[in-house]
Amino acid sequence: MNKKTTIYDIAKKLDTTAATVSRALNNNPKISASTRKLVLETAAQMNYKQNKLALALQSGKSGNIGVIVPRIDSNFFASVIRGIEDELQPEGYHVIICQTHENEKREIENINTLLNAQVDGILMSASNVSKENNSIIKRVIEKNVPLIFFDRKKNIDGVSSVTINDFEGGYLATKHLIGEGCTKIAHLTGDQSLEIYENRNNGYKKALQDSGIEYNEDYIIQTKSSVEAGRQAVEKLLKLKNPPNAIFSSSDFAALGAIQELKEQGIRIPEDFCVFGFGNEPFTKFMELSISSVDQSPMEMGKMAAQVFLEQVNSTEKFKIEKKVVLNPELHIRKSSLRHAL
Amino acid sequence: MNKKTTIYDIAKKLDTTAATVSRALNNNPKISASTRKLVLETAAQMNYKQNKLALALQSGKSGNIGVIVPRIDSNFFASVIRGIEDELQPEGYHVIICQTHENEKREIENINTLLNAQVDGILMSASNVSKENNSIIKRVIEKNVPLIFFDRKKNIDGVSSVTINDFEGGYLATKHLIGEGCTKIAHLTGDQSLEIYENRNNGYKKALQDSGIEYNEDYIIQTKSSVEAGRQAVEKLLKLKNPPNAIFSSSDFAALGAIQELKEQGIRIPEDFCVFGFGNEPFTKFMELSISSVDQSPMEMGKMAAQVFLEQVNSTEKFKIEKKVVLNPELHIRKSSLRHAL
DNA sequence: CTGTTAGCGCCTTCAT
DNA sequence: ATGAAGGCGCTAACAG
Repeated sequence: MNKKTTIYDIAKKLDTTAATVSRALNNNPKISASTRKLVLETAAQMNYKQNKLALALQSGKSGNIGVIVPRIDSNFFASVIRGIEDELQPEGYHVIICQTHENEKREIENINTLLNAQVDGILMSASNVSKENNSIIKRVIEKNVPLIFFDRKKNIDGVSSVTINDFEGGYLATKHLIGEGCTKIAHLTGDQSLEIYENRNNGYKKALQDSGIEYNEDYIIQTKSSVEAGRQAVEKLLKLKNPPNAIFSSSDFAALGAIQELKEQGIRIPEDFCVFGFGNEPFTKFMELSISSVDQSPMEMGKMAAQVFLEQVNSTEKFKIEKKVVLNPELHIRKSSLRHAL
Repeated sequence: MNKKTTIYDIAKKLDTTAATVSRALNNNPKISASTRKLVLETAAQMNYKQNKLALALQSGKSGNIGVIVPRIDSNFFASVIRGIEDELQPEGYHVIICQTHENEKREIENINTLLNAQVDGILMSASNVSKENNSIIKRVIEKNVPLIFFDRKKNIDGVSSVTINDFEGGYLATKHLIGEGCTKIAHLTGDQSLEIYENRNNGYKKALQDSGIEYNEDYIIQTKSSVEAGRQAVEKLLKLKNPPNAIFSSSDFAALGAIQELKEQGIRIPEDFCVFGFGNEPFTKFMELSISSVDQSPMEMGKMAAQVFLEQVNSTEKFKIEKKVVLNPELHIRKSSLRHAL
């Protein structure tokens, strides 16, 4: 097993010193063109490759950035990560992914191991927002490691974030339903400790209010983001003395479940009942009865998060940059909510 | 910005030496219980965290493994990566992801930067199989970096791989179609330089042969894995003087496109025409007309690949281990191909 | 321009 | 059981 060739090896061969070789390799101006050429040639010939680890230790920058997500096998997070990787790879960064599986302990562990691995930055979608792990967040900030939240953020001073305007998404979707003539609109929401669901919920409320529709507590159902949960929510809703005639769901999966259940109950969509989802999962547009949904442009989100990181790390400013990017959601209106022609 | 505390800092504070601290921290037996306790305590108190970079440089192991995929925002690859990360994270490894976007140059670049970053292993799904980058593969092998292919492998001596039995998948799907009474079965295949498509194609052929059905060259259409490509394929097929009455598609997306086109042409599924896909993408089971598909158990594949890597890296054997794991595909039979009750 | 020296933080002989 | 020294591979500071 032939050992790696180092700059010392090539220095020895050229009867010079490692410093000179290093300079030649790094386009340092303080070196003659001739020796540079010589070094470059023999380096190539000896098949020299820089050991990034040594560079990392010496410079304190590993060239790695950590990305923490609840899970990677979801279209949304995978797309965000794609955006991040596409943007950071050309800049010479490697992307390390960590999954929390919505487990706060894992989240803390992940941050710790990333810090110990000397990552140059952390981009994360927080699994939850309990106070507890704010101490770990503090550690990140103290170590001066750029931290950027995406999608699920925590409100912390000095920490940048890239999110979509969930409020606006909820507002527009609900407004659309109202425009289609829906008068009794239910809302499937998620974990209220997460801002994103709270904001979508608030957008929904505001839309009702702006249209003079009374807010009905019974129409708000908290569900998991799953098909089954959507079905169960509809079961509950249809049992009300005054059942709704539309649903704005914070999850595409729940929206799908809702549609399945509605159909089984013989309710026609969109004639009798409209459904609007959130997330624009691929399947929403593939369905025969395609599902209207709010697009979150996840890839854009990833790219933006990466750019914010790059700005931050390349900044020469003494003070910290805090940047809050808010992307606009986009309505994809499809059959499940479309009564009138567009 | 408070600098990190090192073992020297804590050595100084305890009026001892870094070596002792190191020993205490690493459960080295050659140290007294008392000093160990003392070191551990003050380490905790000074909030010491090991710098993995230094360890990596000195040990030659970075604790990172690289995963190379065509793209991450596909359910299949995302699921494989999930499996890998779930398996490797408990072992203390970090997973670096690289996308090639099916670009061979990117693939080579990725391998090179991963090697320079001193990854402890590379798991990859090859974007293609041209001879050209076998030299880079050779470099990986020479450097003794464990290399494991998954899904899209190259046949190289001494290199392990985890794949599914694509031949069997193609065979079973086709057999099923025949069992449903389909007599003229077309096949949508992919890039023939990739073994996976070749194998699925061969399984298809064998199934026909075993059932005494003649192979018809006109029924083989090479398509990209996209909805649009599937539609176009159907257009072509229906123009034949003797059009088929079933399709086995190597791609779920092409299968979906095929179904859309067939429906538009007024052809009833599954009564007049059966369709079978490959990949078991989430949407296949969500459709109202659910699509039959071959499941590749991607998460299992990722877990297996990770395990093979661990075996390899933990092995004390002098000789290289070459392990070829082949997972069994599983048929998910749904409406698009189900005429008889199960 | 080039060589010398030193250090990034850690571990591991080799002495003691 | 502990200390001293050296090295992983590289770059930066300081001399010449």
